[in-house]
Amino acid sequence: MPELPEVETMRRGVLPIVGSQVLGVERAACGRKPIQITPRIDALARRTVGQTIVDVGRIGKRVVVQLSSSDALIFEPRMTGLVLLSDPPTQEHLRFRMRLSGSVDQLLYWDRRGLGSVRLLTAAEIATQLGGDRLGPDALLLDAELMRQRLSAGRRAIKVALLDQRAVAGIGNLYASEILHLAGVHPAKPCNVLRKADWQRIADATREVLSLAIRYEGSTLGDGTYRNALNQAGSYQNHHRVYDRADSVCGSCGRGAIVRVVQAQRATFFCPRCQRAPRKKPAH
DNA sequence: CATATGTCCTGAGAGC
DNA sequence: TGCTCTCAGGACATAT
Repeated sequence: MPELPEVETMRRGVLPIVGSQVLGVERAACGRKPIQITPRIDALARRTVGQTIVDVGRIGKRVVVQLSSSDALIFEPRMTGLVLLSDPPTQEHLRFRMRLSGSVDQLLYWDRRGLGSVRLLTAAEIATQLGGDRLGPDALLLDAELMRQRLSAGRRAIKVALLDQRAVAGIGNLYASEILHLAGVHPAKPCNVLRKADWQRIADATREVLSLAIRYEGSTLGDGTYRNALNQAGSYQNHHRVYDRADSVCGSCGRGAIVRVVQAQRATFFCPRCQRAPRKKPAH
């Protein structure tokens, strides 16, 4: 499930397309229910063919291919999307192809479940749809004070709040558990009871977990879906502290068994020894 | 207004 | 064995 580290790895992997010219775009004929591609492919072609790719950036969990026209192609992988230079895992889930001039001759979008999208947006549309009103600051650029400002007001559990892209952009279900374990904060703690020292540990853990995950090129889980731009698996899954490790011994304390719970319909993993539960109301 | 739930989609795995 | 069912969680729409 591409979160910030996976999307950042995709972004870096496709950087060689910078400087290439767009020769053509097409929907891949995969026989599946078509994914969202906007505008329609003929209009998309009119606005992209002949343009030069000037940069590849990232906004939250989206890859942003910036064109010389100041339009940008936004790839949003959601659950199972991949941005690739070659070698898609299967042909049947290939959704979109952009032919390019130069040594790297194409950019592909592949998506098994097809929940993702490819959209061409103007600079103004990016500002309104992906700007500060809609998306919080990037999780890699946060400091503790900003994080506290963005999150501390609500009563939501910290794990749930970390997934709110309007508050902080880039953290998903997997890394939220990893971050809170490193920070030593119980995932069910309401944001408004956390203290400054907690926010400092959460902010530090966020930077540490995400940058280490980028170094290992993201997490490829058991289903093998996530790959980098060259269709190679990441390896951060070998360094997971808690995610998908229920009943394993916690590597930090060496004693607690990792627990799986469900919060807001999503799995959360934590160590009850290392991450102390919030104080309960006194019983009568 | 803040928070909670439902929806999209496919394939893996469980259970019978 | 082969079927049906549940689950995985991105972002957004709708509900409370």
